[in-house]
This record gives sequence, structure tokens and C-alpha cells, in this order.
Amino acid sequence: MTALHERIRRDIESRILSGEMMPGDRLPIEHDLMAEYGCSRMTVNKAISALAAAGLVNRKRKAGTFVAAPKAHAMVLDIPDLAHEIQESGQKYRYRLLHREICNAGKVDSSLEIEGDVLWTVGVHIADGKPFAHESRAVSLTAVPEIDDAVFDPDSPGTWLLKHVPWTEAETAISATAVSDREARALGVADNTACLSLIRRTWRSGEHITAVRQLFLGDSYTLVARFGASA
Amino acid sequence: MTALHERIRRDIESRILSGEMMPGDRLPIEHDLMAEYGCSRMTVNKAISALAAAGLVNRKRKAGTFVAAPKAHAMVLDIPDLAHEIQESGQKYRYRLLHREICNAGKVDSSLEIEGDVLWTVGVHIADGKPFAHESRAVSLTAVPEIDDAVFDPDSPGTWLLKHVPWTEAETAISATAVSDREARALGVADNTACLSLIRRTWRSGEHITAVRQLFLGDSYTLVARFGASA
DNA sequence: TAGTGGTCTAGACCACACA
DNA sequence: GTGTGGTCTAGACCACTAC
Repeated sequence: MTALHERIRRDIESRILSGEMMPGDRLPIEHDLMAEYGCSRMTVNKAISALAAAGLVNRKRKAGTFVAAPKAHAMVLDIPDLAHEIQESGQKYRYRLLHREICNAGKVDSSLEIEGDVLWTVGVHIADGKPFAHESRAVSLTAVPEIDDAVFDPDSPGTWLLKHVPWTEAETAISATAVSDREARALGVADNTACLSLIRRTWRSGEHITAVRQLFLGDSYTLVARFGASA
Repeated sequence: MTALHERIRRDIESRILSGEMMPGDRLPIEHDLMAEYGCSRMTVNKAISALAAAGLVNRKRKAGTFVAAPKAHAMVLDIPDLAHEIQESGQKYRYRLLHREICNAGKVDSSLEIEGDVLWTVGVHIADGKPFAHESRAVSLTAVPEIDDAVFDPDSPGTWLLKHVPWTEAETAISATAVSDREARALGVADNTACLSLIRRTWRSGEHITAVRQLFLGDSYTLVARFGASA
């Protein structure tokens, strides 16, 4: 038994997603939907408000409720967790630490855009013995002083951070780049191979916690973003 | 004057996003929030339900409402519209059609994964006279027969489709690749330059409308996905 | 079993935008 | 003015589940 407001929402949503109702079409007014479903206005309002929050419809006083034009930007991007993803597919995951150093952020890859004293780590993510991704990470020692005591060979610094330091904001920048010679060696590929570069920065109440740059081989890793098909 | 339920939602949201409340912490029960804000239970419920819908809290009967652990996957990806983006930055946008053909989908780049008879177009997006992105697109003639009459030199096929054929579902796959010699010539770059590849497919009520593969120079184009900072 | 959220009602007044 | 959504109330009963 699904809730009535949920049934109303799905009814209308499916009419929109199926193309039966086109962008710009006007929905019945709340009063008519009350009659149609035999319920109170609050229930109808809850259903339509949910659609409005999801961006499927626009509501205007006096004018009514209209099917919105789908927005191509603002898709939902699924960024899988490396260790989890690999283990799910039945492969054996491991992180291999290549470099670890306490230093000033100025010494680290400038694309990470972090400041102050940091713990800088470089390593590779390995699936069934095969290098899968290269990672260069800086963790702010001001924000996370206790990370100095952590050990990173079975688990990656990312896993350690997830367990110990919750973040409240994150940003991921995606671009393509050719691997440098050092990175190519670590990954076991030819120089200048095309790689997908993910730079992720996380904050906690405005304070920068960590920045990481991960390189994936271009032909073996794909990110997918979706819009629609919420059913 | 903001609505009361909105004020309650923001109050609690800011306590979570600031890190004042940690994942796992329990929120006050609805009855206590009623007293705190001097309102009815429906109003409190609307505020907390919105937080639950946004994934910031988890609600459990008998147990209470708890701050959720932030999910790294499911970030919001902003995919800018090419023509719009370029014109906003004060540059002059143009699309140059390189190839146009009615053919069977089998002849087109297999990565587009489309079937049946299609209109296949290849072209480049140009900003201030400089090639910016390479595009190969297939449009289903079954779904959009009228596209045969369209002209694509001032506007791109994507722009035409946006105006004429609303879609209901979309998927974007992001990867990195080295450009082929033909693509490199069209873009005016060296062979094997690392590029960001976006493959987007759109549907309308389950029917495949179009698939497009766009290549961007790796060092001049970045996608950004965000989590948090909803204020 | 009892505490908590999930849902719903039948009203009410207000704010806005179009006529 | 008038029609539409925006918000809110003061209850009610139910469903789940941790205790």
C-alpha cells in the first residue's frame, strides 16, 4: 500500500516522463485533483510540490502548474568508490603507497589548490595486481593533525579519511590529460597515454580538508551521469 | 518573509553542513521541534521531510531522525550548453558542418549505440574562429523524420533538436581518449592529443532520439560536479 | 508496548499575478 | 477583482520497530 500523495505524484510524473504531457502543458488545478483523487488539498499539494522540488514542473500563482522543460545541465553524476567497486566485481583491491611526505602545500602539484602544511601522498590503486588508477593527495595538517599517525598500505588515504573525517562539501573537476612519464611508469602504460583526471576537493564547515588528483586510463574507466528514469 | 517550514529546514541544514551536527547524531523529535518553533506538527514535518528527501537525514520510526553520512557518489554535474557558454564569455560561436548523411546506424561510430536509419552529422564547434569541440551525432529518423529538412550551419543539430524535440531521459558517459587523425585535423591539434569524450544519449518515452559524441581538448575544458553548498 | 514518524483531513488566511 | 498556489492549524489514526 503506497501513500496516496505518492500515487498522485507517480501518476503525473509518468505522464510527463512518457511524453504524454509536453513541456509547457498545464496541469489540472489542485481543486480538480482533489475531486479526481477524492482527497484533501494538502495531499494533492504534497504530490505536486514534490514534482516542483524535483524540477519537473513549475508552479505560478494565479497561472497554474506547468510541465517544465528538462534541463540538460544538472544531471546526477555517479562517482563510484574505487575500493568498493573493484571488490564488488570480484577482483582483489589494494592500494600501494609510493611516496609520503610532510611538507608545505607549495611543494605539491599546484592543481590541488591547497594551502598550509600538508601530508602529501602518492600511490596507485591496484585491481588483481594491475594498476588501475594513480593518485596524488594532499591532506591539511591543520584540519586533520591526527592523520600523521595513520598507516596507508592496506587501505588508501581516502578510505582512512572517509572513516575518520566526515566532510560537508565536495567538488570534483573532471578533465582529460596525458600522463607524465613518472605517472606512466607507476601505471605501467606508455608515456602520454590519455587519462581521465578527477580532482576532488572536500571541505568541512568551510575548512579545506583534502584535495586529491586521480588519473584513470581513458579506455578502461567511464563516468556516467543521468537525468530522468527516476522510477 | 520566508516560510516557517523553510526557516526550520535551513536552521537544521546549516547545523549539519557546518559540522555542528555529525553524521549519526540524532535530531530532536518532531514534538520538541513543535514546541521550539511554536508551530504545528505538519510544519515541522514538512521541514524535516525536505531534508530527508535531499538525503541529509535518515528517518526511522520509533528510533528518530539522524544526520546521514554524506554520499560521495550522486554529485550534481553541471553540463554547460556549448553555444550558450561561449556567447556568455563574449566570444563568437559558430558550428561548422563537416559531413551530413542519411544512412544506417551501422555505418556510424559504434560507440553511439543507436539503431535503424539515422541522420549522421559530423562538425566542429567554433569559438572566435578557433575549433573548440568535435562532434559526431546520429539522429533517429524514425523518431524525428522532420530533421531531414533542417539546416545546420548557423546552429548545431543539438540546438535544433533542443528547440524541436523535447526529451524525457538523458545519459552522459564521460571518458578520456586520444584523438584520431581525422578528428585532430578538424580540431587543429596534434595526433593523439588527450581529449575529454562526452557521449550523450537522449530518449523520449523510451524511444531513442539521438546520440552524440563530443570531444573537447583536455587542457581547455573541465566539468565540475558539486555536493553541498546548497545555500 | 510504547515512542516515533507517516499520512491525512477540512478547513483557514494570505500573497501573488493576471484581468 | 479573482483565481491560483503557499502556508498553516489542531487535531486524528496508523505502521513500524526498538526496547
